[in-house]
Amino acid sequence: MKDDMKDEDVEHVAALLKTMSHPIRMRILCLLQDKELTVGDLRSEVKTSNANVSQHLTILRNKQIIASRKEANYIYNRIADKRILELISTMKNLFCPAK
Amino acid sequence: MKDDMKDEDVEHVAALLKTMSHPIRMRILCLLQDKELTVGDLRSEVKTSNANVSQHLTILRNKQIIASRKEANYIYNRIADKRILELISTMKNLFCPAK
DNA sequence: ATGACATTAAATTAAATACTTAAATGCCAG
DNA sequence: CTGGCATTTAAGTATTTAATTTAATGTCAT
Repeated sequence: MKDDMKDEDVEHVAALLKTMSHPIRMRILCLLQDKELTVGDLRSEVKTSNANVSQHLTILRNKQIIASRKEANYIYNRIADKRILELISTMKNLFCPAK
Repeated sequence: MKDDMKDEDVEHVAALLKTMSHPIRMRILCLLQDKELTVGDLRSEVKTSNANVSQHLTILRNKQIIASRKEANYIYNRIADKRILELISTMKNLFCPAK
């Protein structure tokens, strides 16, 4: 019996994946892998509006996937959970072999 | 520069996560980790209708996440991609520590 | 062929998501 | 305190997704 994941865990993991499963959010998370970035920084890497980037960051922040730090009139965003870094790293290894 | 994931890869991974991000589909994948199961088998583990389980299996099959084998009047489903197994395993380790 | 069971398909309804635009907030410099 | 920049919020619309119900398909056993 290897399937020992509780209903609660299944729900939690599914919700996490759902939050990560949007291309823009996925891209944002990749960009945040090794540094802090502002909305403006991200905006220049992701083809959409500032408002839209901000909305996606809010979604990620609400799920505790990222955290933010305010400095002057910039807000720096970073990945808040090391497990997310591991997960992204694993997915890169599995699905982006020829990098 | 560590962010070397191409747009195409981001799209692909996001789509994969999206497909896996439904609680019922996540549960199904966990149940299929080490064995083949039919719609009926799965139905008894997941609280929903046969038709609904079948629909979720179709979604997973269309994305090549699972494959099916017909024998008599049963259809046995299994995980088609070893990378999915690795991914599930990683997520279990990361997010279900107290198992 | 007929009946029973497993699975799929179609259609409907309800609900959640995403993006755009425009207005609002917060902060600093001068 | 006023103007400008960075960011967030709100409103509105369009799209996607999910579940239920019901009908259809296919296969085996008799």
